[in-house]
Amino acid sequence: MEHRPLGTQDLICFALYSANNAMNRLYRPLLARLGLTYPQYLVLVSLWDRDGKTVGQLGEELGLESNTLTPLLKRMAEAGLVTRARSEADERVVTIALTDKANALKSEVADLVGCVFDATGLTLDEARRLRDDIFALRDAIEDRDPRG
Amino acid sequence: MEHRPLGTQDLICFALYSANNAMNRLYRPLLARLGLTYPQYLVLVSLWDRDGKTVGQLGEELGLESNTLTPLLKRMAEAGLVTRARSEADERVVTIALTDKANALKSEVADLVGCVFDATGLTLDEARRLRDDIFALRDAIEDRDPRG
DNA sequence: CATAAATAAATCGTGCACGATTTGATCGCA
DNA sequence: TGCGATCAAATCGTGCACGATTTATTTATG
Repeated sequence: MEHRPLGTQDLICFALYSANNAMNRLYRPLLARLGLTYPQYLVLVSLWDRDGKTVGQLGEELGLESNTLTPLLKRMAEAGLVTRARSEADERVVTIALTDKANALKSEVADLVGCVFDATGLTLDEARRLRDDIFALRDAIEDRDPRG
Repeated sequence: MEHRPLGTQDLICFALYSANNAMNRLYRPLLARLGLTYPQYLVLVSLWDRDGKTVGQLGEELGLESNTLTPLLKRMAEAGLVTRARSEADERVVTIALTDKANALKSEVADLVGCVFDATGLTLDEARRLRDDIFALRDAIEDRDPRG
């Protein structure tokens, strides 16, 4: 078993890292024109699917915790994109809802998704397969603690 | 052509984003025991392959610029992992070299790579293919400016 | 009912990434 | 030789991610 010294180009983690950075560089200027950052865009996509999620539910879906989401959502609220309200039933819970301003962005953002898909140069089937392989990788390494 | 409202789970960019976050969560505690962050680990891997790269060369390989690398390398220098020296031939250029302390980490880090590979649950061939598909995606979207 | 445990969100500090700009050295060209 | 263009790195401000902790509310248990 050969053990050639590994370089960055050999690592699947570096592939993810650099592809994710490249994706951000692609999205950033397009989203900036709409006054959005990439994680804020993900929050909108999530809430367009179903509005009125709690901070915890958003975190569950996006893989983030309140230490990231709370300040992010505060910025979005300040920008007039969402409202933040304590639940009446359970005062610990904060519910996030879209504003009209956020809903008005929906079509522009839909354009953007197609635009990014075109940039990948993949067929629809190829993109689906790669997406699902990457999700499977994520699920495999999640909640692992190898020799923690 | 159906246009079902898209959710986060449909987006290849979200697959990358969440898989990259998961990978970081896997690496973070393991690297923290060595006093490293993930980008710092990438710098070490790059320099173990060939020592004495300039800031620009590191940036070329890792897809980062001096605004990210300079403070990162300063922290690594403060931690005694690298040295930073202005080139004599060209005073604009800063050369980064590994210290003995950094070289001493090599074997521990090699263990870590195998450990992370195990966590993926992939065969070697599967991992190689996925890695190269992700690199290909990165290369496709890099330096694109769709309707910039 | 009291109070300890559990839970949801918020707070705090650190280290990236990156756009924009600045600093300082080198190059090109009249 | 002079001097503007170019180039490498550094600086600055913003917004994530995240570990660790705190605050406030609800639930569970004696």
